[in-house]
Amino acid sequence: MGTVSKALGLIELLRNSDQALGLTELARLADYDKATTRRLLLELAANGYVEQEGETRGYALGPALQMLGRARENRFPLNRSIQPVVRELAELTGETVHATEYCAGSLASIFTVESSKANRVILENGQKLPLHATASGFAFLAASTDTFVESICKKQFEAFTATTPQGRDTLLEIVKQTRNRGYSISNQSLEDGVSSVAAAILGVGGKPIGTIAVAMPASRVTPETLEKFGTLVRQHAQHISLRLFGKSTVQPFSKAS
Amino acid sequence: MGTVSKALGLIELLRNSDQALGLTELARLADYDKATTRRLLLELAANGYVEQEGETRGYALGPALQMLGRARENRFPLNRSIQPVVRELAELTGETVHATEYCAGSLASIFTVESSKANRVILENGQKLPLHATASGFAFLAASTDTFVESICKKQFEAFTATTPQGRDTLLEIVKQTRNRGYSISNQSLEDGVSSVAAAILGVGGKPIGTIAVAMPASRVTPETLEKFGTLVRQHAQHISLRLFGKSTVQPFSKAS
DNA sequence: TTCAAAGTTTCATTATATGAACCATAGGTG
DNA sequence: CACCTATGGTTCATATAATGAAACTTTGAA
Repeated sequence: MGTVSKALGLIELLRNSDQALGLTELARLADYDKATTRRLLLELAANGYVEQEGETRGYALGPALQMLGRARENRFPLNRSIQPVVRELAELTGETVHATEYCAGSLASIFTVESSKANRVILENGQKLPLHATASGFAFLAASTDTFVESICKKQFEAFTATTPQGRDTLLEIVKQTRNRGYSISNQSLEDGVSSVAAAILGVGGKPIGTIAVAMPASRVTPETLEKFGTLVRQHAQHISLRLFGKSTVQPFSKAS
Repeated sequence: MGTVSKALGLIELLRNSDQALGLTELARLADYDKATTRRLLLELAANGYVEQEGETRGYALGPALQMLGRARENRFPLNRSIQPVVRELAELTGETVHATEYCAGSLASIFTVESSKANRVILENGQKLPLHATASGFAFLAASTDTFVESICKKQFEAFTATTPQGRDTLLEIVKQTRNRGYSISNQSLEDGVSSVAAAILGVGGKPIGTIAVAMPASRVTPETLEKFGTLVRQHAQHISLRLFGKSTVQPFSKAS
């Protein structure tokens, strides 16, 4: 593994921790040597990617990340485009609605509006959603090239529940159905008791960049709500794609690969 | 230089560019070999820190940066705490007000409210402000330890205008005056025609983490406005420090119950 | 004061990054 | 259309930078 990825692995550990981590602990978690860990941290700190708390000497995410995040948002205003649409969809459905963005092999939740119902689905921002086990994942794959779908099929199908798709054929069938339907359906494939519908957000050239999804307790699901919410989520995803990239976006699911 | 810093240098180049950059151009700008540049970019891309545009093959900042920026903001809600205060200060002064955060050796502008006057100071977000040549820098140094101030004195005093402080003694005198006064004053030390007053935002243990500053055309400056705005900027900076860290500005906050 | 755990430094060893030269492809030009 | 050039991408012997075991220092709790 390259040195750069090792360093970025430390950042990932810090991201997943809710407090500053000490050198020894970080080295243990990452399974690097203490000296190596320290050198990497110092180099990251010199660039502002991590910072060391004065008192505890623990390391935490640094200010440079906020700057860079802002810079990216300026050039690629995902949040600004997505938020109003997600809110509207949450209004219309009364369920928890969230947006995800593709990042390094999985979908990461970037914005959520929770349902106001007492029995609701709760999601944490930044959470990683596997492509093979969520409505968002299905929708993303359905909007991807066959080559990409195949590359995912070659990976491990971690089983989260009894209904998590297992194996290439199952997943391909789901992708096919999703393409026909125009939106994806997940029946408790990641977590028991949670069902979702989702649709992909398309970027330049029709390439998917993320998704929006409606998640609800399985107890409230009926074929009618699935179809109603599915249609809504598809329309809203399309709306975001247009807002983001204007007319340059190709229509959903028109694949010339 | 370490490999990690080289990779992060590429990210910095992408941050300063308003469009995607090609491999060759990036290699030229960074002065690395093409093969090296490519390997670094691929590794960064695998982690989502940069992404390659499908069409032009150019590289741009990646989605991981937004995730990480959000993660940092969650744990360290600088923006949320600062923005209302900066807005209020802009109201009160009628001038351009901005906040900076210390990041890897200099202060970076993170939030700005522009004056509504026709003749106003304009700042770009993310812009780096040198510690030795801005009101923000003076305020930050004044709130820092003498050790830190000395370490800055050892560096190059790049001259931006005729009044940019030159040499250790000049800077130390400014720091001393700033400490007595409670806020800093810059008289066109970075750019001709622009004067500023600033005060530091303090974090845990009284350690400065950034500043807020009021910037105005030198033509509007009088001793009275300087004193009025200086007092205001000091009070508002203090207010942010309290909002951020409550009473525990002297104590570590990570162990909070 | 003592002890254990965490942080820090060192340096011989090893693995990894490097870059000159190469190939492949695309777009522009006479 | 053939040619040229600029760019992205690849290879591999070499040089350089990363590694980690061990020694040392600091910290903080008992």
